[in-house]
Formats: sequence, structure tokens, C-alpha cells
Amino acid sequence: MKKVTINSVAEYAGVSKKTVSRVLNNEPNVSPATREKVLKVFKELDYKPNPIARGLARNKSFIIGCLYDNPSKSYITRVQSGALEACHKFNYNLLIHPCELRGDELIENVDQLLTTSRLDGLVLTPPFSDSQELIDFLKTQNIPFARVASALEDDTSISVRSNDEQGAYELTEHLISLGHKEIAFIKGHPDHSATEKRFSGYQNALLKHGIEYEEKLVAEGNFSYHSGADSAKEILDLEPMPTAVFASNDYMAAAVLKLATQRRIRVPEDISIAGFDNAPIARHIWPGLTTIAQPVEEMTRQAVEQLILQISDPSIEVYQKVLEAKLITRESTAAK
Amino acid sequence: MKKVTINSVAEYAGVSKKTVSRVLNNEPNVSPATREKVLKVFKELDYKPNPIARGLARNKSFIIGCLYDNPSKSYITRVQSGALEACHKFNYNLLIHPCELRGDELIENVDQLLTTSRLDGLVLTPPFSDSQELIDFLKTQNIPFARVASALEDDTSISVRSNDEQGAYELTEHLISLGHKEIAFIKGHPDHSATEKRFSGYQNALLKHGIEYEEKLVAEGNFSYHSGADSAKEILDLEPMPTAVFASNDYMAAAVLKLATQRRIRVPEDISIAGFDNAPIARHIWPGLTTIAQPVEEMTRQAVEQLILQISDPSIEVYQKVLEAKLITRESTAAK
DNA sequence: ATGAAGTTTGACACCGGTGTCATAATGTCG
DNA sequence: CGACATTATGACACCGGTGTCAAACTTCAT
Repeated sequence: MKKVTINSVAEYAGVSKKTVSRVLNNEPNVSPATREKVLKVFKELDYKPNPIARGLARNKSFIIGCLYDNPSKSYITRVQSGALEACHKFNYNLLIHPCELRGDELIENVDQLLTTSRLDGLVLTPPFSDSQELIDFLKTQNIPFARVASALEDDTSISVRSNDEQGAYELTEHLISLGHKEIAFIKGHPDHSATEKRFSGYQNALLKHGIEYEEKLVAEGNFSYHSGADSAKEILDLEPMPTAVFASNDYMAAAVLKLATQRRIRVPEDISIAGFDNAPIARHIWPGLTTIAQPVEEMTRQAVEQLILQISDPSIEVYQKVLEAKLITRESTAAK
Repeated sequence: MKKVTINSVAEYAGVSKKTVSRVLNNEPNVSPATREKVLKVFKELDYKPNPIARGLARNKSFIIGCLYDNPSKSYITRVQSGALEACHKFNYNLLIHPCELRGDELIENVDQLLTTSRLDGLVLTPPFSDSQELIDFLKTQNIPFARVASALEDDTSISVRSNDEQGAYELTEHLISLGHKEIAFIKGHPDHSATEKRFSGYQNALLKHGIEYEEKLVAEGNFSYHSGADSAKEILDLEPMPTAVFASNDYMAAAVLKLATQRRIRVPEDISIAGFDNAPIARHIWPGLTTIAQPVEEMTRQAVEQLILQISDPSIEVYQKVLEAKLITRESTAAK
């Protein structure tokens, strides 16, 4: 099977390669007859333009890179699914790049990524969307990027996030309205800006409702199930045991639920448990977890869509958006 | 900031671009002095070779595509993680392409993928690794590919799978050894070859131990949590209720566990539940699920590694491997 | 010193497209 | 019918690298 290039098509059709290129790109100034003829040859020879050659000429790859480091698998798949939706809409593809590094090594690693594979743009998800270093680097390299779920203030780059603080506030208020006063809290990974936001939401709700904040009720997690299990032990060992636990994500909440169940502590009768994110696991376990639905797919979808728009026209206004988080009540929380 | 190309480097260093190219690729026949000089200019000018140009010249993109359609998010992330490990080892990158299509549309979609982004190879995961149509297509297109977890017999293409039948056999035998005789079974998605394999393993174990196979004990799932919930209802409504349930994957098993718990059926006292895959959820819930550990990452890692090796040297022997699956017992199964 | 063999280097075509610009063909109008 | 505007087409350079091959330079044995 011989390779079919623009040259062979041109020769076969009896026109110049530039004319073939015109037809290929739906450019004007091609007579209908010629266009017909060339299109027929496309079919006949089963011609596929070479994306690499095109990329070289136009200095574009039609590939977006997605950078992440998140212990929550479901978060990642949701990010990917939103990103892919936007990519496919514009005939882009998605290259994934998990990365555990920080600081200089991170920059080096991203640099390497950009060296081995020319990307038209990058979507940053937490914690990278909060890395000022990385953002500065990308700016100097002139790589378009969009930030997802970042709390960083930078109105020169695309950002789509949800209102973490508001969500945590609502959830805490929900617990309070059920009569809970000793509400334990499990923090997320310190590198993620959401961690602080959710924590403030929790604190502010307590404050608003005149409940004293107690440090011993707060455990340090890092969004992983495992860290949730550790924190769960801490919290369930407290005397007196809190009547409610608010974990910064659903995985950690699931870990609390598991330990509670193991210890025959009834949920929600003896203790209420709530999470954050509305990850699949929140409804895959019994009792289902009360949580805050964060529109992860939608955030990423919008971010990537705007990124691609910006790539095609760098002069458009920088998109910045805050989406609402929503309380979802399930069986894991009940009145005290 | 001016663009640094091989030409500017050559000019600056006072050598030809070919010599620069030689240094770039660590080719022999460059005098140490020249090499030094050029390397210094690389540093000085912060030169990054353009991967697209290189791709055009060498007809390579250093990108592997990963094709999947699997309702289990954790399966996908495990696949990705194995694939990425192999990719990064060889300085390749991974492009992901979920795809829900079948038949002609699938072919068309993959064709489109190959048109918009030149890939050096493709990893096929279930159910695509079992699609004869797709495999034939890729062969005609001369795209290297590797199959993961495919039961298809084709010794001309790379294949890494685990022994599903054996695993299911062992798990069933485990249940039988605990005294269970009425063991319900939830099948997976009919398009996945693993579905049949696991089912045969179940049937063969029953046969071997003189337990009659009963059709009413078998429910049709499709690997999704949702289908597991439907099947769970069917099974738990049976009179008499079976004493054990073997679901073809952990998500469906989790769904059975949830419904059982909701109905205050005690697990494992009243009913034993087992899954397959050893997905994270298997240990994130209580009781933890007895299951079969399938080395998904390892399968994919090996498949991609071999794929890359084959890309660099098409003459090497086609790699075909069957990895062992392993029984993991947790709290969800117990003696009758 | 000479020739043969090996090493180092660069000129140039090429990968498969796109952009620029000149030229050819066609259309319009007085 | 000629002058001019408009549309259609192709020649050619270019994107940024790599492959081929011949020339120039070393090295070394004779």
C-alpha cells in the first residue's frame, strides 16, 4: 500500500498541491469544478492529510495536555471526561500527564513534556492550578493554559472554579440545622487551595451560628482514602465522640463511614457523616453520603473550551467563572 | 523572545545544521570539541528541538493512544497508570480516547482519531481489544497496537491478559469450600470477553464440585454499578435467597452489598458477597469485598512497553502473555 | 612521502503540508 | 472591443528537523 500524500493527490488530479491544500482547508477561490475533482480524488485515493506535517506548517498540534496530581481517581476521570468533551468538540485530542513533583522539578518535568510533545495548551487541575511558579513558567514559555478549581487570583489567565467556601458553609449549616454542635472536620491536602476554602466555609458557618471552633475536632487529611482512615481513627477515638463528621472529600468520608461501621457505630443514628465532591462512591455505599456536588466535569469542560478558543484567537477576553456548588443530602446525616 | 531553531543554533555555533542534529541525537562521528561547542550553545540559547518537525522527518510522534470504553472508572485509571508508566520510561506520551461506538462507527471514529493526530501505536482495552473488526482495520492501516485483557486468539499481535477463567474458578471454589451451594452469579457486559471467561470459571467450579448449575441464579449485568443494583434486586428477591453472590466485578458486588445492607441482610452472616478486579472500592467499604486481584496496571504496562519496543523494531517477536489472577479474601465472605 | 582507510563535516534533498505572491483566466462595463 | 477588476491557479519558499552522500581532513602503515 503506497502512501498517499498531497503530492500524489495533486499529480493524480492534475492540479498543484496548493490547490489541493485549498480544497483541504475549505478555502475560497477554488472553482466548483476543481473542488469537485479534487474531492473525488480524495475519495478515490483515500487520502488522509498528515497531521504532523500540517502541525509543522501551522505550528499547531491540536493536542491539549492535562496536568494533574490527585489521589482521587474519580476526580481525575471526571476532569478527563470534561476535558475530552471540549476537546472533541473542536477536534482536539487530550494528552494526560500525571505528575507528583513540586517546585523546580515540576517545572523541569513540564518543560520536558513540552519538549517531547508540542502541546497547543495545558489544563491545570489542582494542585497545579494553584502553583504560581508553574503559571509564571508557562507565561514565559508562551504556552496557553487554563486553570481549574484554582483559588489563585490572576485575571490574566483562564480560570473556572466552583465555590468551595460557599459549599462547605452550606454543608456545615445543614449539619448545624440538624442539631449538631460537635462537628469534626477533616482537612484536605495542604497544597490544594480548596483545602483552605472548605475549611473556612466550615469555620464561618460555626461562627455564624455561635458554635465555638475547637481545634481538637480538626484532623489533617490529604484527600486520600488512606488519610481519611487515619483521621477517622483520631476522630472516633475522641471522648466524647463528635456527633457529626465533615470530611473535605467523599473518599475520606467513606473511610470514616467504614471505620464507624466496623466499630458498630451506627450512621447516622450515632454519628452523621458528610463529604464533599459528590464522587461516585458517595452513592455506592450505604448509607449514601450527604455531600456537596462540585461540577468537576463542567468546570473542566468550560476551561478547556475557553482554552481552545483562546488558542484560536488570543485577543479574546480572558474567561473567569465561578460555578455554584450544591448540597446533596443522603442517608448519612440525620438529626442528632 | 526569539524562537531558537536548529538553524540559529548552527549559525551561532558556526557549524552546519546537520552537525547540530548529530549532537542532538547523540550520533557518533562528531569530534568531542565540536560536540562540546554545540552543547554549550544549546545551554546558552536554551534550545528545544521542535518535536513536530522531528516527527515529520522521522515519521514518528512519540505518542501512544489508549482506546477504552469501560464503565468502571477505577479500571480506566489503572489502565492509564500502567500505560503511562511504560510511556514515560521510553519518553513517549499518552493520548486518551474513550469511545462508546461499535461497528462501522467505531472504525470511522478511530480513523478520524488517526487522521487528526498521528499516533505511533494504540493500546486497546476491553471491549476494543476483542473487536476483530478494529484489529483488522488497524492491520490494514499498518498501525502498531497491543491488546489488553483480550481473549481473542491472534498470535500476530501483542496481547497481555490475565487468567479470568482461572480466577473465577478459584473464587467460586473458595465459596464452595465455605459451604455455599446456592451461589448466584452476575454477568458482565456481553461485549467483553472477560464476561464469558469469568462465567465459565464459575460454571466449571460448580461442575467440578458436583453442584448443579441453576439458570435462575444468574443475572445479566454490564459491569456498571447501576446494572449491579438491578441484578442485586433480582437476586436478593429470590426465594430462597442464595447464600452467596459472585459478581463479575467489584462495582456490581458493591451494589449488592449496598442493597443487602439497606435491607438489613447481614453480610457475610446471612449472605456472602464476592467481586472481581480488586478495585479500590473493594477495600473502601465495610465489609471489604473478597475478590480476585487482576493486575490491570501490570498488564497494560507490559502491553505498552512491548508496543513501544515493537514500534522501534518491528521484527521482534510478538509478545503474548497471560498473568495470574489472585484470590483476595476479605470480610464479605464467610462460612455458611 | 604516499596511499588506503577511517573520521568529521556540510550541501542538499526531503518529510508533507501551508503562506506569499505573481500570473493566468474570467467577468464587467463603458 | 479594450481597460480594468476579480477570481482561480501554480511556483516557490518555508516550517524545523533528518537522511544521503560526497568532500575534506586525519590517521596510520608502508
